[in-house]
Amino acid sequence: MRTYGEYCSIAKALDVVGDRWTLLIVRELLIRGGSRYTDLRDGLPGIATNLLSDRLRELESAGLIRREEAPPPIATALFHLTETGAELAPVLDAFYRWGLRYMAEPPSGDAFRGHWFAFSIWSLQDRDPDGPPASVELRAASTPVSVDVAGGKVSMRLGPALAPDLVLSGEPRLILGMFNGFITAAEAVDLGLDISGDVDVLLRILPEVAAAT
Amino acid sequence: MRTYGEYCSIAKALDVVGDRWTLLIVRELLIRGGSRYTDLRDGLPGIATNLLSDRLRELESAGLIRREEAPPPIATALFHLTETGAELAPVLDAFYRWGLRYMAEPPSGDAFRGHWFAFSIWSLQDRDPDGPPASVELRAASTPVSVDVAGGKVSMRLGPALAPDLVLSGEPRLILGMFNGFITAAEAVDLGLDISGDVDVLLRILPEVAAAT
DNA sequence: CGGCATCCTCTTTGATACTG
DNA sequence: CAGTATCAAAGAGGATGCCG
Repeated sequence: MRTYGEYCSIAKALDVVGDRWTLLIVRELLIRGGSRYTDLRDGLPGIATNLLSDRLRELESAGLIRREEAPPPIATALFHLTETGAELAPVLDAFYRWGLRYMAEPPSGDAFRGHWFAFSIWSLQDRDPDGPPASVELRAASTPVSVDVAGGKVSMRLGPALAPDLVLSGEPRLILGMFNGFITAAEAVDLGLDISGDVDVLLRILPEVAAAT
Repeated sequence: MRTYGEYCSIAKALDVVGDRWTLLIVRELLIRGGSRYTDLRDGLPGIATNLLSDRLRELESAGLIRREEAPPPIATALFHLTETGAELAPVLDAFYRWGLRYMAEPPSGDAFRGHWFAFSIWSLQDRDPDGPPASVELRAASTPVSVDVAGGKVSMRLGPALAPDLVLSGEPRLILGMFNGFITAAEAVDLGLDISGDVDVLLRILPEVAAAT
């Protein structure tokens, strides 16, 4: 990206991460942690492969990511965020919150990946910190993700849960709407969300407005 | 901007404001409030005039700004942020904080405008809320800005102060460095900042680390 | 298969000139 | 003042080829 040539902190930030795709690459690395090239490509549907490699090189020379040649068992290099790169989290979080307003209408032909639930999940809290650990599986995309609830915290991992106490399956917007307090769990079920297992685990992590019966 | 086609809040936000110059236009409107076309052009050195008019039209149709034909005394239309547009403030603030790391090196040929101090000023606080109102003028660009300190709050206006208690003049990076606690007031003076007037007003608003003697 | 590099086309940007 | 018109240059997108 051509520099704006302005002595302004915002313009300087945009000089570094204002290019198309750049912040979405950071999103992927924040959610996934160390990632292979093909993981990134899969998490960025629509990116041209040459652009991905261009951006990775630019991000590396800007000091936002680090390329690590993995030891022999793994045949491939992993891309990691540096400290500087990871400090973009508040920027992505602000975008996430502002962009929620555009998530209401059902996606028409939009791509979806289960791990994109991450920012929603990071804003949840376990309202029963002394309760037993619990596990939830979300099935809204071809690849499920699992949510761990324990000790007041809610976290996310890629892939299916081993022994989920609760499984949610249905449209992404229903799960998202519930997690963000736009619709209640009951409304989500009416609209087609399938909930099977221990519903209390769900009520434990939903914002109060969405947990209302 | 071509849509990313992803059902992800961050991607949706970037669909709307990810284009080059767009967020800087929002910056100008956040700082200045209602602005004329030429005010915007002056606050965005380097923008091509056709791009500014393109972006303004796009932002209007996206519902982020409103064009108001001003009543007869003013001969021209004013551009305002809508509620949706103003809610981008946390995004700009996050960029502002992240971008500060690139403000340390002295600008080489970068343009500067006094009102770009706004985000720094908004993060200051008046540490003597019961003290008398005070006024500071900053002269670091061709057009000065004035800072009002009163009742625990620090605010900024465009243009010179009427009867400043204190005047700071010198390089933008010295004022910025002080306001952000990277250098002390004493160090800023050593490095060439000129302080004239009531220094106590300065110590009242600087972060504690920068106010150390 | 992972990780690019190349080639080509199309769109966006930037610089400048011009107009109501 | 507040834009529109024009045109060259840069960047994005898509297809394909290469190499360990």
